[in-house]
Amino acid sequence: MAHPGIKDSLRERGVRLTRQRRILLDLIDTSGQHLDAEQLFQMAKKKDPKLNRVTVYRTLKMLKQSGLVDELDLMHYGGDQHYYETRLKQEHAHVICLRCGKVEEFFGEPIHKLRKQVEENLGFQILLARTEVGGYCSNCQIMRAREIDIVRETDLAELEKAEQPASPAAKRKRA
Amino acid sequence: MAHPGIKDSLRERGVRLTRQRRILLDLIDTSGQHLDAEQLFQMAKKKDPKLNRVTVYRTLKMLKQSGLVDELDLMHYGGDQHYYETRLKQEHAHVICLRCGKVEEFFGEPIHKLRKQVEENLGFQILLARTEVGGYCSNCQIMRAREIDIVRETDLAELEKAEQPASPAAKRKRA
DNA sequence: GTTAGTGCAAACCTTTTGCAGCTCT
DNA sequence: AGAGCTGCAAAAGGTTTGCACTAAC
Repeated sequence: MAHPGIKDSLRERGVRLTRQRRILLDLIDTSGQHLDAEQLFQMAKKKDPKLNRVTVYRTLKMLKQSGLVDELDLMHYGGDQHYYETRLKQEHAHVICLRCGKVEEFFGEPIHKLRKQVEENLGFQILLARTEVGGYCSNCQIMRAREIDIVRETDLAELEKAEQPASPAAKRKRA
Repeated sequence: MAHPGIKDSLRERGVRLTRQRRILLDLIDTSGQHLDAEQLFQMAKKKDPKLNRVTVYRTLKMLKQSGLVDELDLMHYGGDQHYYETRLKQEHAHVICLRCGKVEEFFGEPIHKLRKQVEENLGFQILLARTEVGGYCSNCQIMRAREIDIVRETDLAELEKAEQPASPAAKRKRA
């Protein structure tokens, strides 16, 4: 069961808690991951086979507009879809490995300072903010060095391809 | 004419400088704005009516993978398309007003610190990074207050709608 | 002369919309 | 009871792909 925060917030604002929304809310809130609409849909379908993909999109849109979830792109790793997470935690950056897809979260003082400076220097009223960093995690830096070594020994022409992020297994769509 | 930087970089790597690419490179490099593929296509068509939209996408993809341009989302203001800018300047955040669409760039120490901390604390090799902030610019904060006042005097039910970002004139697509 | 790049048409993926019917409160 | 939601089908927006032809080097 999900933390009651989101549901209470919705109830207070007169949003109806349908069976479908309860399922989706629980999934988003307890997954602890960054799910996209399709993943969410697949998971929700197991609990309610009738639940429609459109309902997922409509629910996400509502939660986003209510400021209850944040929408991420994760540097378009894996495609052009969006990812979602509940807005409970402190503001943080998402650091994504373009080789293995691992997402690390980075909390720290620079994030708060940036926010503060934008508000003060620009007189800006911030509603949402997002920092995403793409590159190679410590493990994949090593793996990539090996890949390139192997390639160098076998076929130099392949080196060009290796310069671009290797296609990770998790990738679902077009290259 | 564009700064020679991008073209030289491509030439050195054996990328062919076709008429179409020259047009697109000049546009991206000299516009000084954040253009999306469609805007770029419309501008390029004026210089070469035969130039195809697909060529715009292919060129942008190549420049992106070469690290010569950065891809932005600008908080999906105006839709789900991407915006592009040359990677000449210092790293900076994009601060976008969700009411009028104005994009301000924010340079500052927190951006560098964040980058450094991610590299050091996570042992991460950064290839690209992006910070986007959405909200209301100083001017639109005032305008919104007025809108809400007017609404309050005329029709309270409308207040709900006003709580969400007003649809700006620049918006091209679906609400 | 090669090989990379282009245009065209068609596909693709993700997300939104219109509408009739269902269901929370 | 009735406004708010859902499901279904269809469309839309943005981007990519296959292939035959063209042009840069």
